[in-house]
Amino acid sequence: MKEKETTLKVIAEKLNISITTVSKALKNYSDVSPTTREKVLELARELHYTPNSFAVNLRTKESKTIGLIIPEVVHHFFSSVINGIIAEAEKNEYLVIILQSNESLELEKKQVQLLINKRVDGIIMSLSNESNDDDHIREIIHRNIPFVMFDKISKMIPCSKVIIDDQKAASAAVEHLITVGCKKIAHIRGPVNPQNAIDRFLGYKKALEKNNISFDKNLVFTCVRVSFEEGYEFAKQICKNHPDVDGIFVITDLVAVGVLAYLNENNIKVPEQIAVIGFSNWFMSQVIKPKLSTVDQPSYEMGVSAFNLLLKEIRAVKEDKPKVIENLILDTQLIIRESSKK
Amino acid sequence: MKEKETTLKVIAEKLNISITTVSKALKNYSDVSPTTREKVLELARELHYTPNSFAVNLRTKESKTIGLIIPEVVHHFFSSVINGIIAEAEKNEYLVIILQSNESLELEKKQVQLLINKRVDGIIMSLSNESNDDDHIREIIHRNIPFVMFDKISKMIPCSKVIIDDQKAASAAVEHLITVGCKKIAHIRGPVNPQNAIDRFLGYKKALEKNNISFDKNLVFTCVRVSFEEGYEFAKQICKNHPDVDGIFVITDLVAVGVLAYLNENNIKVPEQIAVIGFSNWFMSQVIKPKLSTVDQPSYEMGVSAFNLLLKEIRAVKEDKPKVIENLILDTQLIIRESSKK
DNA sequence: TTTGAAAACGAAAACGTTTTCGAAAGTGCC
DNA sequence: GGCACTTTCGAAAACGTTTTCGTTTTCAAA
Repeated sequence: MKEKETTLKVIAEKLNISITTVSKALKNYSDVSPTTREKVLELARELHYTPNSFAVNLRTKESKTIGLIIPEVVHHFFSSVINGIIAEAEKNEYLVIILQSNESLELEKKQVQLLINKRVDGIIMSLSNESNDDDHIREIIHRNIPFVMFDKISKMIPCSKVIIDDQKAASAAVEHLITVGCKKIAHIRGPVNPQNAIDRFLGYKKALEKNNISFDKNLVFTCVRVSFEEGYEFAKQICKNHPDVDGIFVITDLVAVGVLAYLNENNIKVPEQIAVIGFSNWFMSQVIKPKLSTVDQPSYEMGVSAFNLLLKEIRAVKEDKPKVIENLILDTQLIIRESSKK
Repeated sequence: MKEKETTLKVIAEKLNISITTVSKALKNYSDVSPTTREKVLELARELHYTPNSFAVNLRTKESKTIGLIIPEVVHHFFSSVINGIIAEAEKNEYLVIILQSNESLELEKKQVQLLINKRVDGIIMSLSNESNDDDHIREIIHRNIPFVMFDKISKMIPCSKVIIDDQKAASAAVEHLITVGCKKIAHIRGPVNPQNAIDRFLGYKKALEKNNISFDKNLVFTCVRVSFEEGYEFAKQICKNHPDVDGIFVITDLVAVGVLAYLNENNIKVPEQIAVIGFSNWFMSQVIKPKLSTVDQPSYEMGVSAFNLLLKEIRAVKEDKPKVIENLILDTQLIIRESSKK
């Protein structure tokens, strides 16, 4: 009792008209009489006709689908960005295919290839920690596929980007620590590769210089996995080896929470003995004790903007117009809570 | 200088052979001579040929893409499930389109329609709090589209499901509270609709009955948004109106963290005065003070299993075999931490 | 009735692939 | 040289849609 799929052909045959006319009627072409249009629309409704998107894709050469590659889904920041992207995409009738690079360059390459083969209309991406300026990214550009990077970007790639001013935001965070009286500030930084880890580090350094605090490279600790455990561990090292540290600027809230956990367990008073400030404004940071000071990153808006930039490019490419490269720098906000109020 | 796309036709013309032979050579058909096959493969590599997936989709009637609808992306449990699904999908060369219903029935309906029109090969779904046994779900079944539900399911829909035994797990959690000496146990439950909120409530009730503790409906508090704030608020109500409550079983960790926040702020000792147990084993629950007891839900595995069930169905449908409905019940684990050790 | 323009329709090509089936060419054997 | 295979190839249909462009029909004005 296999039901036959409703196609234009089926409708055409039932009404004894041509496929062409059926198609036109459904797409509101002007050269079909009101009478036939009505008949077509009614029968289409009755038979639950939906255009075969495979055929439409082939014919129009677009799939109304974009690809998104991010390092990690289970992450407050990234899942918020995803949220923004798919919400905005849906508004514009686009669907989103999500891939997770797991911070692996190899996987990332495979996934870019997958998306290219899939012929998505565009790609949004945040780089894995391992990758930087690589061939797979260049191929996207070379193929003239609309492409937007956000957050973890490569400065070398000529494409639209949505970022924050990491250096400035980090500087502000560290200056805040200085303002509340910190004299010796440690920095738990992100991995070596990612641009934003570099920039936050540079911001840290700049704030010290500006306030005539000498930079000590022994006070910089580099995360590899960017985890709670690393925060805990580095906090321990700091307390053991640098008892005079009175402030810590941490690459991201999750790690900062690890720092707080160690300090709490060892009865080191925050912020009295050591002030702590994180980055990203993770939901959890206002829930723990003491509430964590941090830098708010507009993650949802980042997703929205990234999609809109991509949409612009998609439209430009479609009309064979030259590609416009836009760099969007979103505002961040210093959020001062208990962990840095002296 | 628009480059021409490499198609079978282009390769065929350059080699002066037919499209058919090119296609066969690339797909390892046996009726093409080693010599021509080599020539084809080489040229294909040289021209970076990749099959046009739009055409392949149309021809083969499948897209190697599945759809996933979940209530919320920014949520530890769901993002872990997503993680499992896309990882397993990628292994099997499937891509995943993700949509977020935002707990809205209306959006959910639209999205199901979107996926059906997109002609995805299958759909995985977790229901929004508003929906239950509705037409849009039935249409998926009716159209014979491979379909798997997980976590928030509807018992009425005949399809494969991946769940945990919420009732049993909840019972175990509450019995644990009883074991450590709680005599009057409150329950902060989830919304009215979702099956798992119902089941956890039933588990709570059953544990009380089994231990001859009378059920008091005034000790049950119903979340609407399932938020941190609600936990905080209900904890306040419990302390004000039911000072003799000595244990709380909470629908999920996020809400339980809200409960702990209120109790901490008001110097109510956990677990000495009130023991608390949550659900889901959110990462954060082992980081706060006191560490939260909870029920571990194998979220990643849920994603993996859901995809594999779906794959089974996809294959069955493709071979016109009868659909097998499978119900997978994954194991949970009681995790006892500080918040319930008396 | 003829004419001309406007309205309504349809044939056909195109998108790029897969697959069936028949034809051609090659091989070995008597 | 004829026969029976096997190997290798290609024509063509099919998937379902969109769109161009030419044809037919209608109908008012002359």
